[in-house]
Amino acid sequence: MDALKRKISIKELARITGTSATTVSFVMNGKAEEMRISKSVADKILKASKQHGYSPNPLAVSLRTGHSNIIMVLVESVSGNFFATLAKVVEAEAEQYGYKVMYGSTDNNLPKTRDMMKLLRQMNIEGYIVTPVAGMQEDIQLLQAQGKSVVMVDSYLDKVEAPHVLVDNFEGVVKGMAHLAEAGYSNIGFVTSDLALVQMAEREKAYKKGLQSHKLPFDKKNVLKIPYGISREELVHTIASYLETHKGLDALFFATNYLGIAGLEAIGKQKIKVPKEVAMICFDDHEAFHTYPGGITVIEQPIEEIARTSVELLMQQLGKKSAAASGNTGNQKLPPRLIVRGSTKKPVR
Amino acid sequence: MDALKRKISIKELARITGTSATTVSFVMNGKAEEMRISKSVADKILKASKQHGYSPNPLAVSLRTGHSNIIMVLVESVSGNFFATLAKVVEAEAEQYGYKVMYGSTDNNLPKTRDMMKLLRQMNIEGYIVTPVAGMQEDIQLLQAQGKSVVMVDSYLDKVEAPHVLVDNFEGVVKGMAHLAEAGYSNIGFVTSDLALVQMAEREKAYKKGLQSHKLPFDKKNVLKIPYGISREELVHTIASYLETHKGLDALFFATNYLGIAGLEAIGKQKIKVPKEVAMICFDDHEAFHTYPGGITVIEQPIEEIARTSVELLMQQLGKKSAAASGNTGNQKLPPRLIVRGSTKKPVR
DNA sequence: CTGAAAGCGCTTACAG
DNA sequence: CTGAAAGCGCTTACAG
Repeated sequence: MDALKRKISIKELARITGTSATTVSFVMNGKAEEMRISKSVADKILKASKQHGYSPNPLAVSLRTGHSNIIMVLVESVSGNFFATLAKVVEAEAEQYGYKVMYGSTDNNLPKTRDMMKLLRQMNIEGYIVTPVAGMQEDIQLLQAQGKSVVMVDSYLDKVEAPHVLVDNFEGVVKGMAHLAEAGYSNIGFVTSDLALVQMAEREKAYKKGLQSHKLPFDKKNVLKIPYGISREELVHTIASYLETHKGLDALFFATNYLGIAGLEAIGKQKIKVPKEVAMICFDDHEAFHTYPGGITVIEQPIEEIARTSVELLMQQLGKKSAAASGNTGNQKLPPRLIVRGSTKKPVR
Repeated sequence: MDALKRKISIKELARITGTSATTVSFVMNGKAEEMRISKSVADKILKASKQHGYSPNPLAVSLRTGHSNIIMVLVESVSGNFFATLAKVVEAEAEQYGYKVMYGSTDNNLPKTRDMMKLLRQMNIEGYIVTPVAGMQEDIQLLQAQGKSVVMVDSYLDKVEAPHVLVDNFEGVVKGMAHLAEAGYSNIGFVTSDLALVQMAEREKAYKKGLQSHKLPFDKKNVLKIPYGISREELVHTIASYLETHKGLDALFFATNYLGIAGLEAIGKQKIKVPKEVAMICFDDHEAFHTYPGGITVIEQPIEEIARTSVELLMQQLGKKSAAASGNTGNQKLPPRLIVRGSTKKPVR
């Protein structure tokens, strides 16, 4: 413990062992054999490095080599289940390649994101897993121009030439709609956000497609498009008013989980019974959806697989893994999973 | 955009402007006046730096100065509301002092944490906000021995001499118990974890104290202590069995939110009605607790204030803020708040 | 008012 | 088999 207290440099260790910085560096980097360092010298150095708690200063290494062995996960928000699961798996996977993981959040705030990325860019962080937000194109391109590897998850930007991996949003909603239709629901409302992201557009398109497939009429009035970024209260209130004025609906499809959660609150406020008075299904799972009595039916994203795949794609770019070995060479659309719970079980009468 | 593509060094900028690295450095660091650089030279450099997108390489700065202007939030888990809220506020506060924030998770995994901290230690990260886990004493002390500032949140380690800020756990449970007793509940079970953390011990102590204060008998059998780290299924199953064998209880106190959530699932499984058959209260709020029909009564932690205070304490240590200015000089116990929802409202008959 | 030089801690040709 | 030297991009006494 005591020996560890002072951070010791390569020079000092060289002096201590009666060798040179060069030799120490070779040994510490496992190049002893390659460089034909005698076993006795190598052992001496290794032992001394243990004893004095020496390890190379990553700052200096990075400055010198241009590498950091760090990848960055940059998400819209570090709250929520998506990030939590993503982070956990990315970390585990990256570790196998000898990479550390750091996190940052963009909070859909462009100036702040820019600021952060400027910092990161120069920290020699080699790879990025990003949930892109509109307006980030340039920033990502800048990263790439500087030789950094980027993979987009959850969404993607058309103008950015980086592989993306996300759930098949269209298929997810189609599956959900089929489930509702088969369960006998015919008046299905759709609650979504006005955020201009591909996945949201896909989900809405699939909603219409779903209605059409099951010969149900589309009525624009049944789509509630909520402004992004409004407060929680406003959100709940907006949904509650919608419920109030759309009593004819027998099922609700929420396009993403934060909307579904607010929806549940609104439903509670209006004293509406699920599924007796209205059925409900939501894109993205959440804890609240399986604690709710009877459970809420959801379309689950394969987050683990998204994480695994994105690390794989990143490592390919970094040359740590051949495309052949993994079979993944580009964009990935992963299948969603329908989890049926009580909220879409039409009560028998 | 184009100009930004190549990262340019101080040397190059000096050449471009016909000055020296020294002068550029002074200007870039706002020391132009202090160093009596002529206005014309300073302007020329500033303009050129804009044009070429120059900013000092933080790696090199850090290596040279030993500073990074980065603080690190190291939490047990990046999932969950506690982290999400903490992170957001810490970021906002730290920004005011010119600090960036990075995140890491320990996942209650000591070797992994050690590994990560070793990396961080040498990245010249100046301050740490940590949710400590047992066994981290040495690591934190090591950090401090190297001159890093540390603040513990959510919990603390007795042997570590760093300020900590957390909710008053004892008071929180006492408040909750009083609420239950006043609402007429007399047979109160307590579900907690076997994790050896101060806050857990406090909560359990307060449970006993609460019973005593209200002249309710303490029965060891009513305390369910769940092994930390068991799977979700086991968790739900364990609670379900407990419910099965403790039908006499009229109220349940969950010591932390992940237990409460599992509890809700178990309750659903057993088809028990809340609050009709059993009342429920939980330490720590969670989304699932206000979406549950009627809502679940909770003891809420003042997370924002915890975040704000911890940054303040950290900045004091870093000499960025005087203790006098903030009035906080050491450990802080912040008051919890009781939020009464439907789960503890005894149905009138 | 401005610049040359040392040094932060490393790695890597190069030389022997 | 091993070491001296250059250089990554900065900052900061020191000198003039």
